[in-house]
Amino acid sequence: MAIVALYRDDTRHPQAQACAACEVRSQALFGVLDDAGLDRIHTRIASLDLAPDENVYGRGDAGQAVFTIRSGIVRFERSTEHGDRRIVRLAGRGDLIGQEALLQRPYADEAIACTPVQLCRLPRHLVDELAAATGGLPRELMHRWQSALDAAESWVADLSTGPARRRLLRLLERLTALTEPGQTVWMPRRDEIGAMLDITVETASRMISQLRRDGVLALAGARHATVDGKALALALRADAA
Amino acid sequence: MAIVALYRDDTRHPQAQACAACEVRSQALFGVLDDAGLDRIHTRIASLDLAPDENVYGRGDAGQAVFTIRSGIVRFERSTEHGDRRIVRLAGRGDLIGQEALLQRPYADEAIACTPVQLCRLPRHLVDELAAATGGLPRELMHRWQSALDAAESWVADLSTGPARRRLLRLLERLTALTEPGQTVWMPRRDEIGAMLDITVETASRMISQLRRDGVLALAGARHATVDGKALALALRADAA
DNA sequence: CGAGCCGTTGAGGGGATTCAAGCTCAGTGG
DNA sequence: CCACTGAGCTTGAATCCCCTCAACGGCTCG
Repeated sequence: MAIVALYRDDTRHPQAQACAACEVRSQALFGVLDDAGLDRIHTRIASLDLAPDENVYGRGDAGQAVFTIRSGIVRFERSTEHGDRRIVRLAGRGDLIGQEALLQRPYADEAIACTPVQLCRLPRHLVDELAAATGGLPRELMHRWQSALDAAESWVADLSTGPARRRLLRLLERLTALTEPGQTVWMPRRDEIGAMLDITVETASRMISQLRRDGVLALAGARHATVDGKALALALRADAA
Repeated sequence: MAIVALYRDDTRHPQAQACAACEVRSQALFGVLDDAGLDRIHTRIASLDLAPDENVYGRGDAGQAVFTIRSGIVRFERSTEHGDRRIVRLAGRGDLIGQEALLQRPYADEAIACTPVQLCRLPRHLVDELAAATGGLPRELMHRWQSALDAAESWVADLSTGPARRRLLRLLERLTALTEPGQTVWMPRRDEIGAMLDITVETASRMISQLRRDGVLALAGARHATVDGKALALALRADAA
């Protein structure tokens, strides 16, 4: 894990410039802050780069920071006492993760990079100070929480319901939604798909092979694929009947 | 649905007395308010009583209020386009539900009474005013959101993972946790169990019969049962192996 | 008392798992 | 350079768990 201090004092607030230029700022937590507000938060935000399968934090860790995802995909997983794990949610560009740290609670899940991931690390105290100073931040935080809740509930309804094929189709929908337009879709390892959908690696592999034959999916190198949106929608409709 | 105005002005703030005497106040949203704070919120909180299968609100409704559960169990469900529904979470005594209304978002799920339910209805504007006036309330709200998120994620990990028998055992764990000590456990209809665990009514029935034979469970009248905690824990341990 | 809802149980079939073998491919060391 | 190795992916065959279809009993209620 590489940690880089983004913001320094060597010129007049270049840090604010950096944040102002940040490509996810409008959708990120501090979108509500004006440029003056950005001045105050320099030198305390760190940028991290994680490789796939590196973890952002672990369940139970006493967290001191929340994170904004600048790029990449992060998974949240929980494992039972007996070693079997289950992925309960995904997060992507613009999402805020680890919010429970703001409440001085330990992190609720393992958060692990799926793809190469770029994060901004925001110390808890910084967010506390900003929340006290600015009116809009608590409301923005509540929006984040609600979004996470919605994602978790729809994970139950969409990805934990029905036969394996339908679950996989819905997963593909989500993965394409997490992808920048024009990019190839990130394709999880088969055992990751298993942990997302509660199926075995063999079933995951079989379903993917089937979708390839159906023209929904075309593998494109390791861990990537292209998805035919029309065929996907069609398959979902046919499948539900 | 019966709506009763709890608080009237005929004597000196009996409303505050009622809230002060409320049995869930310490765990409820306004536990952070002092008695003086309670004075301000009279006449605007309504008490509702719902019968089983009455719904608190519907998905997509433009909500104007949040609710505190004083007693009973509420389920949250989502249904796909094609009529099949899935229960994604339960809430019980002391829980706050419908929080998305505070963000002026439509309700994310159907919220439906499982048992007879007693609610307090808190208008959005009231919560807004209190949040502006008192320091602790936003933080308390964030705690509520985090609890809901945790419940939704563990619903994936516990109740949507593994074979039917294990899911049912874990559901029984939760149902006993939602029950006041000394009370009998609420037993959902078989089709509700199906919607919670993504199994059919027949499978649910078979599993329950099996657990009865195993001494984990004893039905006690319509929609109620007693659960042998030790046998349940034992069954869960044996089952995981 | 018949109708309908809810729960239970059985028989049969199907989808997912389990067990097993072979494949590709990247990394390693002879 | 290339066999060797192991991880990840795929496919097949057999088994099993759960679903589907069906019938029946208890219960409430019009």
